Amino acid sequence: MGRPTKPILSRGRICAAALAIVDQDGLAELSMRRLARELGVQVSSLYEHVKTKDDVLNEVANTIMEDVEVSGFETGDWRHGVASWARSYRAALAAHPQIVPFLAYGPARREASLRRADAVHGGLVGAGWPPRYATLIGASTKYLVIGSAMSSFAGGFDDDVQVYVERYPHLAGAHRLRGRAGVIDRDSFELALEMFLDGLTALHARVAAPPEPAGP
Amino acid sequence: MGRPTKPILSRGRICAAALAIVDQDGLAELSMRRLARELGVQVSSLYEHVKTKDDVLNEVANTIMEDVEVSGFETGDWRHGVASWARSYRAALAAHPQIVPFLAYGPARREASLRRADAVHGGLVGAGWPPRYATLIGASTKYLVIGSAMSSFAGGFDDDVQVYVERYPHLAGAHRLRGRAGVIDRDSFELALEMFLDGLTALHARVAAPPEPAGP
DNA sequence: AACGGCTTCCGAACGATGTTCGGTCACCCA
DNA sequence: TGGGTGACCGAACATCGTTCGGAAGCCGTT
Repeated sequence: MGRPTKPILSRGRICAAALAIVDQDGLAELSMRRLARELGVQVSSLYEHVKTKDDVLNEVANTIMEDVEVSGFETGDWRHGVASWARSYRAALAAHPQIVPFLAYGPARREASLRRADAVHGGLVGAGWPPRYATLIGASTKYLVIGSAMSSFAGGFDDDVQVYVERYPHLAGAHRLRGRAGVIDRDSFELALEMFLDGLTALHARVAAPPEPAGP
Repeated sequence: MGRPTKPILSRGRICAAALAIVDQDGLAELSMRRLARELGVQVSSLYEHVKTKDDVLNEVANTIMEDVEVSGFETGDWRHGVASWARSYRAALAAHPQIVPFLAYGPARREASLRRADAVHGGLVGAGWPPRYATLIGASTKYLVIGSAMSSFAGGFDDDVQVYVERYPHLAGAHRLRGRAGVIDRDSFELALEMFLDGLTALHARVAAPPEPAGP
């Protein structure tokens, strides 16, 4: 068949199609052959634009991370900065829950993530947190977000809930909330974040450096 | 070759070997063929004792979860109960970091996890927490543990750190702590847990039911 | 205007994976 | 003593990610 008059593929189109498949049918359903079929093309053609399957997934991951906001450190105090970072981080993952298991493999290595980690660290230090605390707070917040995205209630319980309800009395009430799993997810995350920040606020008063004086 | 005089395989031996492989060489290195080779046996023989590869991994996961302790609710107040649960949960995962990505796929569905979720929920309600808060606190704590286990297992930063150090000034100090990554992980988790519990303690005073009166 | 090289897609193949199926033979109970 | 069940083997299947040689449209050069 040879070269087509107008290019069919591009790195962007491939990654977009990959994300669509993952969003719709899950990470396990993404294969290079499926991807090619979806794009009306043969498998080997993909490798002209993309190095490996992992390459595709990494690009998709980076794209998703672009939506994470760290600008809150400029428009408010450190608490507002952390909170808005955490919420937009979680929102970005929640928008594509199926890819989270892949994301979690090495988020720190990703370019976009690193840029944000730097901003967070800087924002915290600027607010008087000792550098070591800044590191810990950044990591802790990430734990919350990743943990929330990974073990979200929504994926936890599936259809055959009845079995458990009978066997574990204390959980019966909790299970009745199924279907509203998304709400529990959000509320749990919010509770964890607020309690964490409450605790940090008290700690900040004890360990933070005094604000920089105005002039020399 | 036919039937051997003494059985070579058993479900237990297979799962133990699987865990050994995963611990030593990672989740990606676990294949049925490798597993068979390690046990001095042919691949198809495994399927006499085990339904699928996922079956093996699930059994391994359950085994690991057995080490999680929820007895803290009987030996102390709710705060002690949550803290000791969270710590033993994290310790169990940290003992086998390579399997965490698999674990995180559906921990709530697992038998052992459910039994513990029930105990935690009961312990919290018994301490006066409204049932809904008990659910949220259980989920939040799990977020912390899973998130901590996930993003620490990933190794976060790897060898070619130099690149990032130059590019992201605020992270330079944080990177110098590499090699002590394990310490940062533990400290971050402890900080998050303590701050979270501090926040909850204040909340408990506002929303908890009064303790049950002694007699009628 | 003809040609040569680069780009882009195709077809077939490779090795590895999870799983299945029919065969073989030792053990144990009748 | 014989037959059935249990435990291992060998070969095969479909699927996966990836590679490689070939075909053919496009563009710049001569």
